[in-house]
Parts: sequence; structure tokens; C-alpha cells
Amino acid sequence: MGSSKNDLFTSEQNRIAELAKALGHPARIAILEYVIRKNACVCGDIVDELPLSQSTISQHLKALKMAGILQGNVEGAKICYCINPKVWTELNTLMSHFFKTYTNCC
Amino acid sequence: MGSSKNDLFTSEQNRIAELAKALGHPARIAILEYVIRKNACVCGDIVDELPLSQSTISQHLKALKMAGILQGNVEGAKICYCINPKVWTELNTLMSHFFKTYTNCC
DNA sequence: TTTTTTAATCGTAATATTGCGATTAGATAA
DNA sequence: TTATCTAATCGCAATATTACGATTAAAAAA
Repeated sequence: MGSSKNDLFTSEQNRIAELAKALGHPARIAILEYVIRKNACVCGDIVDELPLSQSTISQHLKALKMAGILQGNVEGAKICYCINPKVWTELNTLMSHFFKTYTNCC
Repeated sequence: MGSSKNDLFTSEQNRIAELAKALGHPARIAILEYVIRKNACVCGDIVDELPLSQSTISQHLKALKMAGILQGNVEGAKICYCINPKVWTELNTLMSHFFKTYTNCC
């Protein structure tokens, strides 16, 4: 027990949940906002921007990369993070479709 | 340690993360889809619909209620769940605004 | 009344997440 | 070469999540 039973749900349900989960921490929202605000690939100065340790931020970056939302491109010793446009579109599409399925009833 | 440091982030960052986290499990997506598909307030037959135990579903319902996404209205012995329209709009607004902040750069 | 139904909560166990310091590996600089 | 910088990973601890059976409280039915 303790782990979620992903095999019981559709792949779309699992994918929405996976992407939402990746957004489910304020530090990861802050990271994405920062990467977007810089409007370019941003290297490890995220660490200077957020009040969290380097290892913690690296973990959050990993979570965002695992979901596919962020890309990391190696640039010498530094690594350049940016939004993965395809996954961003996927996220937008899945969410807005999900939102549209509801129209007031109560 | 172990708990997230919500006080380090803006209330908007925390709220987006809180709502996203509530969507961050396939069972909760399935619950919302079911409630929406019924296009009306739905009572506890969610338990018959999903392959999870009554107590587990009750926990997921609690998570959705805590985030405000679901409302539960007492109807005799049964409880009637439906989407909270205000929070649904809030969710839609926050997410679509968040999505719009990004335009391709890389 | 007693019985049944409904949904929340309790108790427990397994697993996941969050966070940080320390270490590591690879690239760059001196 | 050695030193430094960068970012991932390791190891650990605290806490949260997920899941289920059992119990509970309240309403409805018999």
C-alpha cells in the first residue's frame, strides 16, 4: 500500500494527474514562473532566486523534467533549463479540455 | 523537514500549487470526471464506479473538498457532491493565466 | 424499537515527498 | 597540473500520501 494504483485508470487520467502533480508544489510553480519570466533558457541562478538549497531545487527540477515540462540543455558546465513547448501545449490542451467538460449545474 | 515551506512563496503560487496538487492523483481526476459527467450533484455511488474502497474514496473526496473544488451537500443519509462553480472558475482562471505567461522562446 | 444504509473517521502499514548537508563527476579557470 | 564552479546524486530525517479494514455516528427503513 501507499503507492497509487495507476493501472486502474485511463492513460489520460494518469497523464493529467502526473502533470498536475508536477505543478503541485509552490517551489515548482516559482521555478516555472522564473524560467518563463526570463523568457529564455536560464541556468542555475534559480538557486540564487529561491530560498531553498541547491540540492532541493535540483530535486524539484528533476520532478519537472520527469513530467516533461522542463528541458535541460547542457551548456558547458552549466545546464540551461527551458519550458518544453510540446509538453506545455499538451498541458494546456489537457487542462482546458478538462475545464470545458464542466458547465454549471448546481 | 519533510513538510513544504509554504511561507516562502506568494499566496498565488501556493494557491495554484494547492489546486494542482488536488488534481494530482488519477482517482481524483476520475472522481471529478464522474461528477461532471453526471451533470448534476452526485451522491455516493462514486464508490461503485471506482475500483477503490469506500474509505479510500472518502479520503480523496476530502482532499478535493479541502481544496474547495468539490462541495458536499447533505441529503438525508446521503451526501451529494458537486463541483464548486466559484472554485472551478478560480482554477480555470489561475491555470489559463499561468499558461498564457509562456510564449515560445527556445 | 432494531436493522440497515451511508459516509466519515480511526488505526495501521507501505510508500512518497520534502529538505538539507555532504559528496560526486564533469567542465572550466588558474 | 590543481583549484574552482556547476549541478546531480547520496544519505538521512521528518512529514505526507495512499490504501484498506474496522469502527463510528447519523439517518432511513423495517
